[in-house]
Amino acid sequence: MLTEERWGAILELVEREKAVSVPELEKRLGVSASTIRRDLTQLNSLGKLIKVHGGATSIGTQYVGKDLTMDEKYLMNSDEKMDIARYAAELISPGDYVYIDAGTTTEMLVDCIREQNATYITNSLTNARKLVRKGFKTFLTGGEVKGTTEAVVGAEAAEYLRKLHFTIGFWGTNGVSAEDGFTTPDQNEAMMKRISMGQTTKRYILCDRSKFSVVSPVTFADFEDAVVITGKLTDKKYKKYENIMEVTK
Amino acid sequence: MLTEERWGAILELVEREKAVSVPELEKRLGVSASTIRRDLTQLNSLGKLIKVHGGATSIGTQYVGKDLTMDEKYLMNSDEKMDIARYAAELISPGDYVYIDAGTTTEMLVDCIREQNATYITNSLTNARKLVRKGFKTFLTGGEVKGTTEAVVGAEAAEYLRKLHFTIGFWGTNGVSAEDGFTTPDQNEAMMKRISMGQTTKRYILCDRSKFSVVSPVTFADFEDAVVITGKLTDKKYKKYENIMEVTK
DNA sequence: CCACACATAATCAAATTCAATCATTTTCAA
DNA sequence: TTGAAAATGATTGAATTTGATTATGTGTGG
Repeated sequence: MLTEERWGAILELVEREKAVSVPELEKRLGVSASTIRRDLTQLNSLGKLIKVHGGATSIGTQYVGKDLTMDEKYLMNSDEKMDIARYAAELISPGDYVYIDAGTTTEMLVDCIREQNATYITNSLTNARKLVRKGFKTFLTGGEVKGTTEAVVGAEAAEYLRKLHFTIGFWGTNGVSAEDGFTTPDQNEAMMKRISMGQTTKRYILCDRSKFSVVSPVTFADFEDAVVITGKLTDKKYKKYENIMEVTK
Repeated sequence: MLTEERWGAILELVEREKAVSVPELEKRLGVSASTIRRDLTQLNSLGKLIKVHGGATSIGTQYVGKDLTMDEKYLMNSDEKMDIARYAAELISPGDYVYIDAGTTTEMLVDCIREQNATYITNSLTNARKLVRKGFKTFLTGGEVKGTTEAVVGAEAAEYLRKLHFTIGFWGTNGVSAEDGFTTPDQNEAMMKRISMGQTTKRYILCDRSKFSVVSPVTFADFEDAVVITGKLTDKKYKKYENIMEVTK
């Protein structure tokens, strides 16, 4: 496993769980504690996470100490994902019926949303909480809650979705490729994405550059089915497509 | 569990309950009193909460009074609620289909649940999160999320419930009276409670002594419709009823 | 006033975590 | 292929955290 890859995995876990211990990372990534510690030290000095005794916590999750406003967080993490999220949030108009997928990128999107006069529907517990705390009209799909991502998936959720229609929607993805479309590792999540996209008029996929030319096991949509919002494109191959929006801050 | 995580949990509890005792934190977080005391001392000096004899209070409540006496704390009923929750958790058997209502008492119940071989259904985002983090099979009702309680209510949620049947269920209440039954202030929440109780075989209402002889605007069930689990009964009037279980620790 | 239960801070031993170090393996370029 | 640089995993002693214990302090109810 490449170091970069491992760092990505660590950050993903820290973002999702808000806090992870060294032994946990050790088991999930299959490397020694020494390596994990070194990774955490480096990621900490890069400002990507906060190293604490026993493990690490995510930047946003300052349990103690002053809580950071969104802008401060933005400054700390002048991250590609955050630029994408900010841009996407502006696409929401008054009166919209907005579907928001589960995932870390869409979570950032939720943080950036300011449109009060829209209705929000999501299958993510985290996103629903954030939305309702911001005072937005929020709906959650019903069904089985999946442990790892804290999102609702499965037959009931699918049935619930089929009754709704959205004017605009935002999804995350694990891989994007012109040939295989948008892909994700989990069958159930793929189903949720596929159905919700089917019910939506304006479809946007949020993804950072690292997802390009990656193919995960399950395809949930074809490449032409949505507009891709991403940071600076590094792969020339994708320059020619019209449904890619490059956010340049 | 990381120290930071524990601090987060403590602060969340203190914020919500306004006052928590050391033994309660001990039980809910599964660490020793020594550790809790150390945590409180540190959080106190960080200015995140006020340490008082017996536990801690939230910052906001500080000006109201000097230290809370144990009586005052008992009035807040956290300890009693905890005892009730622990007792109720033992009622769940393998294979049960368990409905869990939204609310602070049922939240404590969730903290106490140990039965892995059951399926849990709730309309509370908080409870769903907790359940799924404990590794239990968890379902959430779909529908509109209400801001104040972070629970799902409304027509969709009701429709979702109607399709299900539960072997056992637990509800909170704002008032209990032999004449007016179980009552709550909110119309929508009452509807959720009423419907879910209709789909459940064994019905339990969790409530501390302060709820007796209180009547809120909306009745969601008659007094005979459920077994009441409570702490020590102070009101002699209720001694004669057979559907009241007194948990004496 | 006293006795009782409980809460507290201090102390200690055990367990866990840490940074530093070193040998081994891998990577990359000459 | 060879050698230098980087990454990894194991080891070690120091530091931190934790839970139990104990002596002391605080509040309650007779």
